Amino acid sequence: MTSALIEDLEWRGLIAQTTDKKALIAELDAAPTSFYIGFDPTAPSLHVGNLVVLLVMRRFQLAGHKPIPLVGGATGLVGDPSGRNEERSLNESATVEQWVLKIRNQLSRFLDFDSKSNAAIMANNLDWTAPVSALEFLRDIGKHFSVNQMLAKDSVASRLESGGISYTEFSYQVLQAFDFLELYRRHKCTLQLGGSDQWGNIVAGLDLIRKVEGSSAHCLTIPLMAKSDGTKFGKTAGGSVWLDPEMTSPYAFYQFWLNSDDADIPKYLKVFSFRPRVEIEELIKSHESNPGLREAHRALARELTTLVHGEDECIGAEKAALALFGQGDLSELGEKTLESALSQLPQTTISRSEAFPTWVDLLAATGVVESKSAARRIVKEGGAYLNNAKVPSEDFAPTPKDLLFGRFLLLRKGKRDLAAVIVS
RNA sequence: GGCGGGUUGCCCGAGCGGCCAAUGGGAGGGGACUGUAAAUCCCCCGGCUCUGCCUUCGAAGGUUCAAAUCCUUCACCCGCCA
Repeated sequence: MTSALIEDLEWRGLIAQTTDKKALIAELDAAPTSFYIGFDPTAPSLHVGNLVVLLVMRRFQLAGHKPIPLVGGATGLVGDPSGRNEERSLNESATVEQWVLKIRNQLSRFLDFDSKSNAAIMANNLDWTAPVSALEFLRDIGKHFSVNQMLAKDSVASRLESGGISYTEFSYQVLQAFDFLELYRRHKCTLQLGGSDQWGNIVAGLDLIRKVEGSSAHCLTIPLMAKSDGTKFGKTAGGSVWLDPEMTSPYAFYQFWLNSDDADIPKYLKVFSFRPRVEIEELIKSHESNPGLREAHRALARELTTLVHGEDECIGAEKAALALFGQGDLSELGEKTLESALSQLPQTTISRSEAFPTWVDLLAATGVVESKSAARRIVKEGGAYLNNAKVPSEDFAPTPKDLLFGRFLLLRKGKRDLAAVIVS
């Protein structure tokens, strides 16, 4: 017997490693399985990197299993050494607490919490970690851990090589193991998923469950997303691509996917899209025969923007892209169309009654560049545009004649960075 | 606790009294080519009220006409010894 789910995940390239695969498949096929993934609050929002794992969680739920998203209110206070060659700096506990709320909120939209058969359960490891005293923890949990094994974990071993590791972060794996044990006890959670860098931490939990409860549980890790050119996935010039619309606008989110490297498109479709296999293969085929059309890019951007920000926001982002990057003259766009397109962009407001600032000052005000020097550089290099016309000099300032519909200006930096000026 | 080595711009890493806002590489940005792609080539890459001024070379003091470069103290890291 094989699990269709596992087969699908394998085809999508979403399985890095599992513990006893046969047993795992048997369990998944036999009955709905409770499984968990931990998300540590290291920022006020999840980002597209987290999306990989989160969507696998969703796939498991769609296949009938019971997800337990865990927000690491406790582990977030300690810091996971995995994949880092330096000690993390600790965040204020009040800050972490706020982040927990935000992330919990974000997670909700990707999972079904109302299903009758396999509703998701939100967990926070602070709930069971906070009440335990240090002594209890050392006696009841710590006793089951061999320092020798702990030292051998990649996350620790590599840190011993590089910058060293604090006792705090060294303990991280014990906390995570404790989480798994606790979820096993509370919810019969027998499977933990995570990024492939989590293997060591997850296995620590498996060992603990075996020692304390005498039962076996499973682990499945997901490959860390890598781009074909070797750079980090999920970063743009402006930093991480966040799921929070306040931090990364739906338009920018849409653009992120639309601007994916051609070479990454097949992989992205498999990893992120919920389309059935045949459709994805279809898209990949058409992408490969005519990449310039960017049909697959658009499909991917649309699907994910809709999933993360909702249909309305997606349509807005899509329309804005179409309007602003279309061939036509800006003034040929209707006023309403232009207005809603501009509303998607970073913007700044100026007053009609005063002399207009220079293009450089305007761009800086929108936050598209970090400084006026940067804006000046853009002009000098010939990458500055006002309403799609090249800006001639650093001291150039728009005049009322440049206004579109009497109240808008469109700034562009380079090929694809747009910003809006609204005159009031 | 002792001795030695280190701490440089987003990252790595040269510089070791003036010619240093600081070599080089990477990341990033602009242009050309294309497709709001990649590769390639060219250019840029601390800030500002920009022929000049201000801030930066772990922190604080000091020597000097002049310090990232010398001295003192402090902090952190890395080795070796105890």
